[in-house]
Amino acid sequence: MSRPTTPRPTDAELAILRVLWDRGASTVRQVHEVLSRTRPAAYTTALKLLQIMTEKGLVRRDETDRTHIYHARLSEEQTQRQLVRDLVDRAFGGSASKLVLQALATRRATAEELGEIRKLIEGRREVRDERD
Amino acid sequence: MSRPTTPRPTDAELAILRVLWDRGASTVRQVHEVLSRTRPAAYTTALKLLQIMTEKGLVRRDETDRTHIYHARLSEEQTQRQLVRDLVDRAFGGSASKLVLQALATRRATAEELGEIRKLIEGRREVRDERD
DNA sequence: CACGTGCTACGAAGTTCTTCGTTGACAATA
DNA sequence: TATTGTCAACGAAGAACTTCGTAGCACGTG
Repeated sequence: MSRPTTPRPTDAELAILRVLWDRGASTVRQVHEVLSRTRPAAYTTALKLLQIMTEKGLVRRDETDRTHIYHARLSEEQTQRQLVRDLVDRAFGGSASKLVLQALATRRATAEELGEIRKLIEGRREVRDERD
Repeated sequence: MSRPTTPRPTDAELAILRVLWDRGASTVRQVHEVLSRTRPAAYTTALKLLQIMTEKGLVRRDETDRTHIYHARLSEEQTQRQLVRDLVDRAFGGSASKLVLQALATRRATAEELGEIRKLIEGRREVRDERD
């Protein structure tokens, strides 16, 4: 309850986090490099974002060298869980199962995915201890 | 593909949509009434939001009477699906099953909900035609 | 008819998000 | 050493979001 809570990452911030999760700790240049492949933007845009994210506590910064190195403070899974919980609260009245229902209704859910999900549920039957 | 696409509702907009889905078509006063129970705000705040949402196409407005009546343009399910899809894309690399996994990891997913979800999956086994 | 009430429209202010140019420090190199 | 390149830090601008005050219109009642 007293865990230092990080704000929900914005769209641009999430894009950066995805790079960090993918590549692991990275420099601004590396992040910018990856990002600009999909969405051209100035180097300083990535820099500014990373600086703000540092203030917000979304990333940690290693300033040992002149070229700083950033890494995500929360794991991909932790963040995903946070986002899902947030969406469940804001749009599904707190019902996780309703969210799952809509996830299944999405075309994105391929046949294979359905299979995966089935397995998840099965294996989950009795398991009941996750930390945040 | 050419369906007039509505923007993703913001947090405040989503709160209003939830009221409209709940109550059905409503006046500004009614929306404000419900909203202010949880989050006190001026009447004109709700009004302005509704006006903007009308411009964005998130709601429709019946101006027949002096007191306008608003209703959500997209159903709760359509919107939820859109939001889920959006989140899957932005945070889960397009994998709906990963989202479901995290949904299950949430404390919000109670034992009963797990049961419900199980049923959903079962019933879903072969079913494969949903519209948007 | 005058007045109070309820409603929409409008504008504006404060905040957050996103983007980028400029500056100054430091470093590598010619 | 002078020049060129790389980097973080700022500041600022513009867009989107959220909130609210004020104005003006319509309606009912005394």
